Amino acid sequence: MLKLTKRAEYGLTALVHLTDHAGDVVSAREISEHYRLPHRLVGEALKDLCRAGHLQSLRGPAGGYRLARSASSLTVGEVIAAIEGAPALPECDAMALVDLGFDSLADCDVESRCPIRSPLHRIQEDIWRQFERTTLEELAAPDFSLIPNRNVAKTTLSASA
Amino acid sequence: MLKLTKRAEYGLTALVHLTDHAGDVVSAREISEHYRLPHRLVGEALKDLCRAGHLQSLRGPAGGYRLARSASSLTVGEVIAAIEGAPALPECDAMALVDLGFDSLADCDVESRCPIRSPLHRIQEDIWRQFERTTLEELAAPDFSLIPNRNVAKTTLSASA
DNA sequence: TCTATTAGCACTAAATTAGTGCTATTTGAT
DNA sequence: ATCAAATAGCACTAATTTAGTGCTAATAGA
Ligand code: SF4
Ligand code: SF4
Repeated sequence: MLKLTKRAEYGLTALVHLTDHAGDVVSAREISEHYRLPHRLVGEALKDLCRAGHLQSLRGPAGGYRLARSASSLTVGEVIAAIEGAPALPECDAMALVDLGFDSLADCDVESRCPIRSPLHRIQEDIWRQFERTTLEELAAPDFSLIPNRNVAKTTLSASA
Repeated sequence: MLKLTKRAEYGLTALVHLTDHAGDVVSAREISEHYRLPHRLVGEALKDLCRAGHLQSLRGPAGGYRLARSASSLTVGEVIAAIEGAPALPECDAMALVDLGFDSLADCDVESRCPIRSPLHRIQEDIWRQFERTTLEELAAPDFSLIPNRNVAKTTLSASA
């Protein structure tokens, strides 16, 4: 239903936390206890981010993670790619091929034609573009312009009341 | 992994098709055969869109669907909301609450504070905003500016070769 | 040496999604 | 009238995906 995985969610939460405490070494345990998240899953996410070079890890007691790059240069796209693997670019789907008269991908000679005549592709491109241009720094800063829109919180609140 | 459901994909495909043939009455069968999609699932999607008032349906032989509104006023957001149900606005997650010192949603007095201090929320807001401002008309029009970016098709092609 | 950490995988259980089965209703054509 | 082809609605199963944990190894401070 178009949502990120928990791994990605926890990873982003952890990174925002690390952005708030730039320079500090923080363990997966500290983060998971602070936000009351499953310890090991947070660890999995941080490990992935480490492998991708976005975090630096230190082992042993007093070990943990810290940002390997500035929060202003790290994008949400990079984070999600590191954790969920794929840049979310799925196979060419039915509409594009059929509309172009192709029977299979092999028939596609991109240079001259298509331009993504598939709603799915185009939407995922849009989303991904947004991910790639959003930095962690931006993500970490509260955005007060959000409040008046769509009444997110009000809806959530009344539903739970 | 952040993708739309097949239902939504088929619904969007069908709508783009209907946009291309504005005014015509087209049956679910025709669409599914044209794009080689599962007949019944396309039907489910179209039904949802009809219930939401975005399509008009005609029964009986020679029946089918046609747009109930102009393609330029129908947004991707409305389409996805109609098919996948939720406007994808999930519950407030850990980070926002903890950072604000709340123990539960009930403690949140939105007016004065939060502004969505949760990466997940903010990202889903971004995505949704994009959905709400993309019309079907825009979606149906090929966008040649996409080709030079990210080499979508090249990647897909070489992977399948 | 002990303990707390990260690293790496594999595995199970839960949740979600895809697709179909079945029945009813509508409506044009014969 | 009857038939055939379409939508309407919903329940159900199988497949896929995801969440979370188990287990073992390596690292390093006390
Ligand atoms: S306003 Fe912030 S703290 Fe309140 S419910 Fe929404 S996300 Fe949670
Ligand atoms: S360029 Fe278009 S037709 Fe070719 S693989 Fe990509 S989406 Fe499919």
